[in-house]
This record gives sequence, C-alpha cells and structure tokens, in this order.
Amino acid sequence: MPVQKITKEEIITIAAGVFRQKGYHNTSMSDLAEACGLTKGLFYHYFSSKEELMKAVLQGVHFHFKKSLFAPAFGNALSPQEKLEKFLGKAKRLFATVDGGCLMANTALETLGTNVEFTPFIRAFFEDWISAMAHIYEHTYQPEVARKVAEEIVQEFEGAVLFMRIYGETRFIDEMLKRAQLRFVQPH
Amino acid sequence: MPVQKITKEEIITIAAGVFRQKGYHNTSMSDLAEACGLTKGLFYHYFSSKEELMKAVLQGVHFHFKKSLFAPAFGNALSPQEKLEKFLGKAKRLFATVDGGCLMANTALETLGTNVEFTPFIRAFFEDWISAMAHIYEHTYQPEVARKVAEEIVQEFEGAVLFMRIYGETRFIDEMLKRAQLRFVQPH
Amino acid sequence: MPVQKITKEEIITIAAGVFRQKGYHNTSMSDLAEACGLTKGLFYHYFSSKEELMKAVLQGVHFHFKKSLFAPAFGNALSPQEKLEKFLGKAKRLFATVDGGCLMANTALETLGTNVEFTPFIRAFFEDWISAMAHIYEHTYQPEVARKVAEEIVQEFEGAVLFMRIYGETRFIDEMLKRAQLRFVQPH
Amino acid sequence: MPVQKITKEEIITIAAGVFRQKGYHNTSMSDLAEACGLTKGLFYHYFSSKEELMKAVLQGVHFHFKKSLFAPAFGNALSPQEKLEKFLGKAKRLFATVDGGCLMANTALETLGTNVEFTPFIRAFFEDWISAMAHIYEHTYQPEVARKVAEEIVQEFEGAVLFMRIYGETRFIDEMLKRAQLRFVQPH
DNA sequence: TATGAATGAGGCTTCATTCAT
DNA sequence: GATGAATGAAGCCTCATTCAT
Repeated sequence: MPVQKITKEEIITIAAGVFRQKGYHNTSMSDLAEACGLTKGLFYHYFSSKEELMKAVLQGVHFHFKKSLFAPAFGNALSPQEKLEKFLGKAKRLFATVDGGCLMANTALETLGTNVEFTPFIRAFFEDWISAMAHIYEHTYQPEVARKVAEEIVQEFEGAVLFMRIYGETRFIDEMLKRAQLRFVQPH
Repeated sequence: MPVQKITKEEIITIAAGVFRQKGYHNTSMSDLAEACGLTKGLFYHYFSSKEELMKAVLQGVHFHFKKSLFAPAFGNALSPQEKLEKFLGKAKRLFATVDGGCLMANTALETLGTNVEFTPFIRAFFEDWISAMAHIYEHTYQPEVARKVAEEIVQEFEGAVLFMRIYGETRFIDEMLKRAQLRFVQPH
Repeated sequence: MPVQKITKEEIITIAAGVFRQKGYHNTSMSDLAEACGLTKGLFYHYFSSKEELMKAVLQGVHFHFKKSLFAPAFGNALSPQEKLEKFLGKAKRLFATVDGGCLMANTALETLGTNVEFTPFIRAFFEDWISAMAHIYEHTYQPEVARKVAEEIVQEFEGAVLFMRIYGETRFIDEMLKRAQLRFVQPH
Repeated sequence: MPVQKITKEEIITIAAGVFRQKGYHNTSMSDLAEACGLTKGLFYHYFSSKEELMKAVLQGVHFHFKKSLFAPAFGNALSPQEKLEKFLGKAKRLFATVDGGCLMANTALETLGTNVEFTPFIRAFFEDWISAMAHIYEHTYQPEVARKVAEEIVQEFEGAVLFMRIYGETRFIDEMLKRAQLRFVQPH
C-alpha cells in the first residue's frame, strides 16, 4: 500500500487554518497547496474546486466542533453545571485565537451575500451550537426560554470574538463567559 | 467649474454599499467602476488605489454614523430615555439590512488578519459607538459600568446582525434592541 | 501682457533633466507635468505629444551644447591649446553628472531600435560634436586624420561616461580628458 | 518527464534579444510572451516578475560571454597574440549587431538611475570583461598598466558600438579593433 | 498518484491623450 | 490660457483550473 503523503482530513485541517486567517476570497489555491506541501496539480486530485474544498472545510470544522464541543453537552456523565463549565472552557480554547477567530463567522460575513452555496453549512453549524447550549440551559430554563438564551449567548460569543480581534484582547471572551455562567445560576 | 459625473462622496457611498454586500477582496475595481458608472481608469482620478478607496469608505461610513447616530447621543435636546429609543431605532434602520449587514464588522472579520492598514479605522468606529452608548447608559449606571454595558451591547448588536444575516430574519435585531432597552430601566 | 508661468524653454530644460535620469520610456507625461509644476492638461498646450516634446528636448539640448560648447571651438579668440582646454573643461562640467550622464547617448541606446523619429536629432548632435573637435585637432593633424581623431575621442568620451555611471566614479572622465589632451600635443 | 514548449534558457535567449532591441521599459511582458510563443500567464511559471526575468537575462548574457569570450582569454592553448585576435574577432561577432548593440550597455544607460537592482549584474559583467582583456594585455604591459589599458579599450569598444548604432556603420567597430591590436604590439 | 506546464480570464494600476468648461 | 475630468488601451501580475505525461 503506498504511503499517503497527506490525508484529505489533514488538508481540511490545514485549509481551515488558512481560510480562518486570510478569508475565503483572499486565499488562493496556491496558498492552500503550499500550506499543505502539495503541488497545485495534486491538490485538484483531492478537491475538485476551491468551492468544494471550502464546503469540506466547513463540514470538517462542524464535525470537529460537534465531536469535541456540542455532543458532550448532551451526555450524562457530568452535572449540568460541570457540563457548562467544560463547554465554555473548551469553547474559549477553540475560539479565543486572536489570529483568525471563528472561521464560521468569518465565512458567514464574507460569503453570505455572494456565495449562497456555503449558507447551509454555516446554518447547520450554528443550529447545532445553539441546540447544545439550549440543552445545557434547559436545566435552568423552560425549553423555549433556554433556546432563546442559547441564541443570545452564541450571539454574544461571536460579538466577543469580534471585539477580541478588533482590540487584540482576550478579556472580551473571558467577560462574556462569566456572563454566560451567571445566566445559568441566576436567570434574568 | 468642471462638471463632474459624480462626486467623491457619491463614489464613497456607492462603494460602501458594494463592499458591504460583496466584501473587500471579492469586490473588484471593475465592480466599483461599473456601480458608479465610471470607467476603470477614471477611478484612479479619485482614489489612488483600492486600499485608499477602502480607507475613504471606512472613514465615510464612520463619519456618517457619527453625524446621524453617535453625536446625537451626546446632545441635550432629549431625555435619556428618548435618546436611547431614537438611537436604537436609527441603529436598526442603519444596520438591519439583510443584504450586507454592517460594513465595519464585515471588514473587520475579513481584513483584520491580513490588511492591518484598515484596523485603525475599524477601531475608531467602534470606539465612538461604544462611547455614545456609554454616555446614554450613564443615566442608569456609574460611568465605568456604563462603559462595560455599552461594550456588551455593541457586541450583542453585532452578534444579532450576524444571526440576522445567517437566518435572514430581522427578529434577532428586534429582540436584541428590546434587551438593550430593558438594561436601561432595569439593570442586571 | 499676461505673465507666463513657465516658458517652453524652461519646460524643455526641466524635461531634459527628467529624461536624462529616467529615460524616455520610463518617463511619463505625468512625471514631466509634475516636474514642471503644470497640470497634465496644460502640458498639452505646450507640446502636442510626448514624442514632439522629446524632439524639442533633443533640439534644445543640441542647441545648448552648440552655443556653449561647439560654436566656441570655431572662434578665434583663443589659441588652439586654450580652446581645447576650455572645451574639455566645459564638456566635463556638462557630462560628468553621475545622475544621468549624457541624454543623447542614453536616448540613442534606448530608442535607436524602436523610435526612428529621434535618430536625425541624435546624429545631428554627434555630427556637430565631432566637427567641433575635429576643428580643434586640425591644429595638430591633417583634416582627415583630425576627423578620425575627433570621432575616436567622442567615442572614448561616451565610453568614459558609461563607466562613470556604472562605477559611480568620475575618474574615468578625468583620465579620458587627459588622454584627449595628450593626443593634441603628442600624436600617435 | 514533462514536455516543455520551451526551456528557461531558451526564454532567456529570446528575451535577451528583445530587450536588446527594444530596451527594458519599452518591452512588455506581452512582447516577450509573444516572442517566445507563450501565453502571458505562463511566463510567470518561469519567472516571477519582469525584474526577475531581466536579472536572469543579464546573468545569462554574462554567462554566455564568460564562457565564449572571457574564459578563453585565460587559457594557455594559444599565444597571447592569437588570443587577442580570437578575442577581438569573437567580440566583433557578438556585439557588432546593428540591431541592438550591447545589451549590457543599453541596460546600463537605461536603468542605472532608476533600477538599482540591475547594477550588480552590469558591474559584474564589465568587471569580467576588463579582467579578461587585462590578462591578455599583461603580455605587453605591467599588470597595473594592463588593467588601465583594458578599461580604456572596453570604453572605446562601447563608444564604437554606440557610433555603429547611431550611424548604422560597422566600420567604427573595425577601426576600434585595429586600435586595440595596435596597442598590443606598440604601446603608447 | 504525482508533476508542473499550460490556459485564459480577470485583478489592480498606469498611461498618453482628449475634452468640456 | 488653464483645469482636471474623462477615455480606452495597455501594463504587470494572479488566479482557478486543466492537461499531458
């Protein structure tokens, strides 16, 4: 069996990083091929177009978040309080990277108006995120209210990521997480 | 006096719209020229480069918001409550456009990692926005707290704009505005 | 009588300097207009095209050299030896400018193959230069030999200017001038 | 093995010819692509920019002259007299082309003032040329004198090429070569 | 699988020149 | 005379993609 230099998954991971930092339209296939150590020609053996690659990246990122962040929120191993703490801690680690922030939000703002083919992937991601948060907050709120709270918290999260990037300060994330925790124990 | 097809200000206004909908890197000088009814060559009579144009656009948008949104927040003609209502109403009208949302946030997420020359303009805009909101909320909160509240509300606002665009529903804006009003009369 | 901001002669002088330093094709009409403090539009009131301007420049430079360098070589006020010394001294002052060297030679090498319209002006200039030198050297040589010597000296002069520019050292001019003087008193 | 329409070396050779005849700034990438039978886009597979191409051309020309003209001057197979004759004969064949003359001198006069990146290549070329000639003339002169003589002869050579091009007559080269030979047997 | 040559369109920008005022 | 808007072609370069090997 020939040794594979690089897997599709690895390409997706690398591409996700490049897209996150540089944006979709500002990233060229050359950038991506180079980042993966592949020739441009070979790159097209893995992904037939930039658009297909981006879809795979969005799916890959979604999958990654689902596995490591969203799914555990539905597990029963931990108490709701513990789940929330774990969730927020992981979320911070995943997002609070000043160099690029949240690929999904970046891609949303950059492409929603022009590249409709990405919209379903973006929606699905946020849908899952909201659902996971809603599930956790159902411990404190009625389901419908929990859903609203979850929506608000995700919005606040993305707002905080934006500010983190604008000002280069992670405190916006920390402060936001505190508010999220507060709403769990002390509804308003 | 030379007759002009179009003024710099008009170009800036049109370009702001195009950039807002299509993004910075996905907008070509041809797109802009066409949108303005100009030849590509003539564009460089007005702006020496795409980058300079974008800076002018960011400044222009900032100026527009300052005049119509931020500055009135510091006036004395209205009661704080009225000012807040006017402010939020205007903000909604200015931002709640599904076709593009907020140019500043779009540009921030798209260019912060790669086009540092835009960062000061983006920061200045948000700084002014926060200051205006903080001033209003100083009616209810101590100055330092008001500043924090203002930061949070701007973040929530941008989060709501993101959701509005992702889901194509303006309700996120409306709900967010209600929360902002609530925090004015009922601190938490 | 309206005061003229700038005369054609002044434009020619300025343009000659710019062309000498930047070359013909690398100099834009904007460069020239700016160097003269004129708007591009007005520039075309003085010269109908870049080509016409260049012709005027070449003529102007030729005229300038004729008046200050070539013509005196035919005068009778000085002894041949003195004339030669004056001639070479002036030539040095006129050419030994590291920033651009000799416009005629620059233009020759740059345009002879593509812009035939300049050739007559270049030829006329060198013709006059050779004639002047030949006249001086007729004191020492037979007319036909003097002509050959003059041709050689002009060639050496341009070779020295080339080297001066390549190495940024004026010694090549000085050494060349010494050789020219030597050939006046000590034929070989 | 990939089949290539054309090799880098061939491109360099063709480009050298075009640059020699048309000059650096007056030669467009389209001109070069067309001359090579390539599309413009493909050109950038081989050379990352016009400037890089020009550097490669200057290096290529230098290499060509080194191999066929300069290096043999240091060999021992021939007598000094024979080496000189061979050298001058080859030099004539290489330079005495009315359509463009000497690329190095053309490029020097055109770009020394504005494109400093080419200067080292031009200097290296002339340095080698002078060294080769100096080596030959060391048969007749002391090393230091030989160096001066070589410098002079190269200058005269370029002066002669200039005149050849201005007047369209190769006699200037022939006459110059005769003088060079004379200085070998009959120092002055 | 793997290479990198090849394509053709399009990107940003500059230029010589003209024209209306 | 004087301005600077306006034009259209061209200049350098990049890009997504395809193809022959």
